[in-house]
Order: sequence, then structure tokens, then C-alpha cells
Amino acid sequence: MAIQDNRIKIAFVDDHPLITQGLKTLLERDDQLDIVGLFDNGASFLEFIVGHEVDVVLLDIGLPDINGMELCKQIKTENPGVVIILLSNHTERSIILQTMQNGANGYLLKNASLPKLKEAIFKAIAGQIVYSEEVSQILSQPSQKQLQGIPKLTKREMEILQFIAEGKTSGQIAAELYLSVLTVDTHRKNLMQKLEVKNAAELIRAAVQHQLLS
Amino acid sequence: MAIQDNRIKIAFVDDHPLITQGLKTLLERDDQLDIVGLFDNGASFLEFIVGHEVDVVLLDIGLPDINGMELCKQIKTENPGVVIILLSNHTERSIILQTMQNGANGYLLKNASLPKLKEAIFKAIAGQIVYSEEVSQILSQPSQKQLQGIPKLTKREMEILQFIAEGKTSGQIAAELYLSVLTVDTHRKNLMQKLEVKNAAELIRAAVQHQLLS
DNA sequence: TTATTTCTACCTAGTTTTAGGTATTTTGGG
DNA sequence: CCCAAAATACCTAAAACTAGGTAGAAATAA
Repeated sequence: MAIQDNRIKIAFVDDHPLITQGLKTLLERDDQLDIVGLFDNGASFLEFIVGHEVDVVLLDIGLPDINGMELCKQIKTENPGVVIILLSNHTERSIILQTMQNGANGYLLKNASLPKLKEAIFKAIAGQIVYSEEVSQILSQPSQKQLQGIPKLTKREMEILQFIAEGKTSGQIAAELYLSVLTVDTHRKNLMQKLEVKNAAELIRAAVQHQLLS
Repeated sequence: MAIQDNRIKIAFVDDHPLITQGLKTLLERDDQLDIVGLFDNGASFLEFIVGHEVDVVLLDIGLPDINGMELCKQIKTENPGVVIILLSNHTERSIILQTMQNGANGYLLKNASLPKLKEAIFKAIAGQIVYSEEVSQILSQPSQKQLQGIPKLTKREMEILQFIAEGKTSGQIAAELYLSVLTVDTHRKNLMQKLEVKNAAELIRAAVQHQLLS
């Protein structure tokens, strides 16, 4: 143990002890892997990582103190070189996408086999983003929800939508575009009608969902 | 030509003729691949796909008539089985993520080598999501922009934020939560202060950027 | 060159939000 | 038990938004 080794240093963060213990035992058999820590909450891991070197974090989403996706983001911010693989049971597309948004290097479902997990670890270290088959499948199918009823906005409406999203009032928008406030209000009304919403707040939410905002 | 074959049927949609022509020539040399069409705009491809079988679409983002991401979504909706690989020069993280959101099976930069492209095609058909190295690199680094200044919201504030995003008025929220309207307004104010925005519309946009909304 | 859409602008009046505070009561940790 | 944070509630007045129209000019597509 006193010898310096170049095994892959792995940490688990998962509040399900059966999972972590089991995985630890299984992975430890591989002499390329070194399990450097098990954590059942995000805070203790964040403390740990300050003083210790970690190559790969296997992360669950459902942690008691902090959301796994949020934790992923934090780890990456402090420690960009660390490879983070989500190990989760969640199959919701939006959750998977959100982990990607937070810089995760991979997403596996917990039913993944041991060889698959090892393969994923090695691939991720090599720079790849890794998904298990089911996850790839889920990702490759855009959610129907956001697809239906794509309202067509005119150029002007898009422009004004942008301004609204930036928190500008009708008056400010009118001034910037050399329009009457009344005109801007008309566009506002039409936007809300097209997206079938009741006010500006809901308008922005709908616009985001339809990817109408940069 | 009259013989039925099981080569992979590939279509290009890219308005840069040099790219498509060159790639066509290169890929045609592989007798597992069958280039069934070149298109320089989205509309003509959408017509084509109605009557023809296509296994893989190589898609550019900058098309004259329709945004490539939008096209991706449409193709997938009509034709879920088709594999779509984006071939693009865009390295912005948000763009890559958006293509993923739209169900793309892969994203390669145009500087990818021919072997890499072929490999990507085969992997994607096998069900994997494929990224080129640079893309993986970009994805694994969360954008700093959205990370700074994560304001902590209280439980109640989160709750009310949700309602605001749903287009509810302070009155409606108050009624649902058995609160005074004045209280809801106070929470509103605090929310806007914490996220440093001027009104409800901007509040929702900021909340989305900080991933505070489901 | 029509026909249609888009953009522009207006009216009225009610509703809602926002800004600037203050202040009491719960709640949750330590 | 005590303290800090959170949640509740209030006041006033201005500003902004929303709903329900109508309608002429300008741009675009057929």
C-alpha cells in the first residue's frame, strides 16, 4: 500500500448501502481499480475531494442532502478533471439531459452489468461520454410532449419575445425598436395567444420548452 | 441495382456542396454504404423521406430554410427509426445539447476523419449515441456561465416559483396555498431580488437557466 | 397583381405586478 | 432554550400588464 500505484481511483456517492458495498466488493477484484471511498451523501464527498485524488466518481441522483445533478455540477466546477458517471434508476429523458447539461461523463442505469460498468469507466477515462443501451435508446427518441403544436412565430414576435425574456417592459422594447408601446402590447397579446398562455411568466416558460429562446 | 441489398442507406442534408459531394465520393467506396440522396435544404429532404427508405441522415445545422436541430426533431417525429448524425462546425455547448434534446443519435465536427465517420455510422446504427472527441470534451465541461451565483431559494419560494411559471396570478397562488395575497407578493419580491431580475418574465428565464424549474 | 400575412397603431378599462418599506409569528438547528 | 432564518402579513402608490376589440399600411407569396 505504500507503493505508489496508478490504479484508477474510484469513489461512490450513493445512499443505498447495499449498492455501494456490493459494487465495492465487485470492483475491488479488478487490480486496475482502487476504491478510495464510499459516501452516502454529497457533503461528505465534497469534503473528501478537497484533500484526495479521485479519478472517477460513480454518482447516484437520489441523495439525501443534495441533488445528484447539482452535485455533479459542483464537483466539475471545483475539479474539472474528475470523471463523473451517473448510476441511476431514473429513466426520464429530461433528467438524463440535465445531467449532461451539468457536465456528466456518462449515465448508466443501475441494472448495468459489471463488465458494462467497467467498460464505461475505462471509456470515460479515455474521454468518451458513455451511456448504457437503454439510455441511448431514450435519448434518441425526442419527447413527444415538446413536439406537438409548434406555433409559428413571426420575425417580429421572436424579437419581442427575446426582449420580454430579458425583463424589458413594453415601454423599453418600444423605445429600442422605435415602435409604439401599443404595438408592442399587440405583439405581446399575439404571442400569448399563440402559445396559449395567460401571462408573460408562463410565456417565457412555454417559449423555453419550445426552444424559442436562444 | 434491381437487386435488393442490405447496404446502409445514407442521406446527406447540407447546403455546402463541396462537403456533400466529397463525402459522397468517399463513402461510396465502401460497399456497405449506399448514398441514396444529397439535399441542400430541409424541405426537399422531408419530401424525399416520405417515399424512400433511409437508415442514416447526416445533417448539417446551418441550412438555408430550416434550422438543422428543428429538422432533426421533425424527422424523428415522423420517422423514429431513422438514425440522425449531426455533422457541424458548431462547437457551442448549448447547440450540441439542443441537438441531443431533439433526439439526435450523434454529433461530429466536420473535421472528423473518414474512418471516424464510418465508425460513428456503424455505432449509431447499433444503438449508440456517438460524439467525436472534441464534442465529448465540450460536453464534459459544464459551462461556467450558468454555474456562478447559485442563489439558495427556500422551500416556499421554490413552490411559488413553480406556480408563477405556470402562469398563476398572486391571487390564485394565495388561494391554493391558503395564504394572503400580500404574502405571495412578498415571496415574489424576494425571488426577484435573489435572482436579480426586474419582473416575472425575466424571473422565469433566470430560473430555467439555473435549473430551478422542473 | 392579387391575396394573405405581418406589422403597425389605436381605444377602453380593469387587473396585476412592482417598489419601497415594516413587522410579527413560526420553524429548525445547535 | 435561544437564535437565525423563514414564512407570514401589512401599507401605499405608481407602473405595467392584460382582455376585448378594430383597422390601415407594408411586405410577401402565389
